[in-house]
Amino acid sequence: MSRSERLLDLIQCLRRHRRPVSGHVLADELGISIRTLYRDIATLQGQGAPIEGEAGLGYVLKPGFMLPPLMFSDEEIEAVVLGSRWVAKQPDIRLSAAAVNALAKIAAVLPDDLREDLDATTLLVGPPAMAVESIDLGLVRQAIRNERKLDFSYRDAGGAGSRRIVWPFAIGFFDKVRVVVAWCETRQDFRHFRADRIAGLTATDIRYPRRRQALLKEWRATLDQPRGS
Amino acid sequence: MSRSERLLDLIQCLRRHRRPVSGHVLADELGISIRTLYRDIATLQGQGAPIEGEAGLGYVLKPGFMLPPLMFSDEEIEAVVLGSRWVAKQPDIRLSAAAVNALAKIAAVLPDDLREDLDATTLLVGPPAMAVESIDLGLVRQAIRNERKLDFSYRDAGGAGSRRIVWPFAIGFFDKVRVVVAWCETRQDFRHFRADRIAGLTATDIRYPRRRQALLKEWRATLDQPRGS
DNA sequence: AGGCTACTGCCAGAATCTGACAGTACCGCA
DNA sequence: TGCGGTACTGTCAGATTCTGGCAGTAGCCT
Repeated sequence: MSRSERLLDLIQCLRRHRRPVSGHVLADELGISIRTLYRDIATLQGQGAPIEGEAGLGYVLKPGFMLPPLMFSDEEIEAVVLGSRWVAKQPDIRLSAAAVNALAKIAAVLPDDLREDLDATTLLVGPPAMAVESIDLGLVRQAIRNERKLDFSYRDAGGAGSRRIVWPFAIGFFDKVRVVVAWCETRQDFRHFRADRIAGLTATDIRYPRRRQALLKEWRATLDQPRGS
Repeated sequence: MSRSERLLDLIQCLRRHRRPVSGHVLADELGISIRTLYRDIATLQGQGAPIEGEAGLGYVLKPGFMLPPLMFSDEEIEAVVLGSRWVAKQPDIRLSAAAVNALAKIAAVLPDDLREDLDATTLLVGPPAMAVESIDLGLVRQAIRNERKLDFSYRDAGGAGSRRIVWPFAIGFFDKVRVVVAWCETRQDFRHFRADRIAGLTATDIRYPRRRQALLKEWRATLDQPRGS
């Protein structure tokens, strides 16, 4: 196995162990000496991989996605850039910032002539939806990623308010409004919550007892016609 | 210089020369022997780079974007995936397909556990805009990329039709409609053309005499308020 | 036919990588 | 305070890989 292959393997090993893992174990799994492992770790860190080592504990890979070298065609990069620009216009501040950062990272690793092409990709997105949401959708996305319950008060179409505890598993982005899709503990059913009608949002630490993929699949089955992605 | 760095340099060299270039020239630029160059070319091809060599001509890099290894955070990958899904719902068939392909390429190089996360990224996009455009926006995007004139007939807001020859340099994506932004040769001014009012589109081979970046910059300066990305 | 080029196999020297050992520093725990 | 586990660095000889030169085959173009 060549060295570059082994470096990718090392990343996968680190990802498998979510807890800190000692260098000795990693070296064993890869079939290399501890000394070589230290060198490989240093190489990966030099390439920007977020690996952290602490004496007495071991190594952890901070969450993130490592993309190996990748080829995109002209149209594919146009599509990715246009999509990221659309996301950058969304009212969700954190997500918007992430889209800008992703574009910057792509631009940063491109050679100069291609960076110019990317900046000049002349597919533009219209003005933002101008929705006024008092809540931070970033909290909702985090709860979805970690499969945690949410607690908030909701004002329905008729204006009546109610307290809800829900298991969120998706967010729908529509032209004018964003909708949180969740299993509602209060109503014991799938419910859609318009983000602009949610108030007093609290992200709890309580994990809900289902996988979000399973909830998503079940919810899709209840729809008359397919939607979403 | 390490071998992996040199491989990236080789790609950049190939990109600089748009015309076929002989292996001897490339080896000179990189300061390596012709024999090593052949080995490097073989390595890159093995990693999927679209390099074509023809005896008697030289090497050419088929158009495409090469991204070196890249790290994205959770939120950044969510942003890219959401953006690509939005593009995938656009009526522009070729662009939509490119977005799907880009997602597939990203998924293909991800380890299994992360691919699952990506598929399960539960940020959904609403139903497509359902615009009915008789023309192929792919032709317009190609004309923009290559800075070629377009020839079509346009029906304005009042219903009056006219034949136009324009220099297209941008497309605006709005909620309900797409707009081609161009310098209109017929009117000698910047004009916006709603895609659904364009008919009889012909992509010409005639290059227009300005850079599209310059046109874009000039057009932006004529706007009262900033827009686009 | 002749020139140019891509491509392969081979081999010896150069460069790099690897494993082992020794040593330092930090953390948590008793 | 001492002790074990761990991260990290320096050094060095042997293993591995890389590199350049050479010879040879084959395809494209004029």
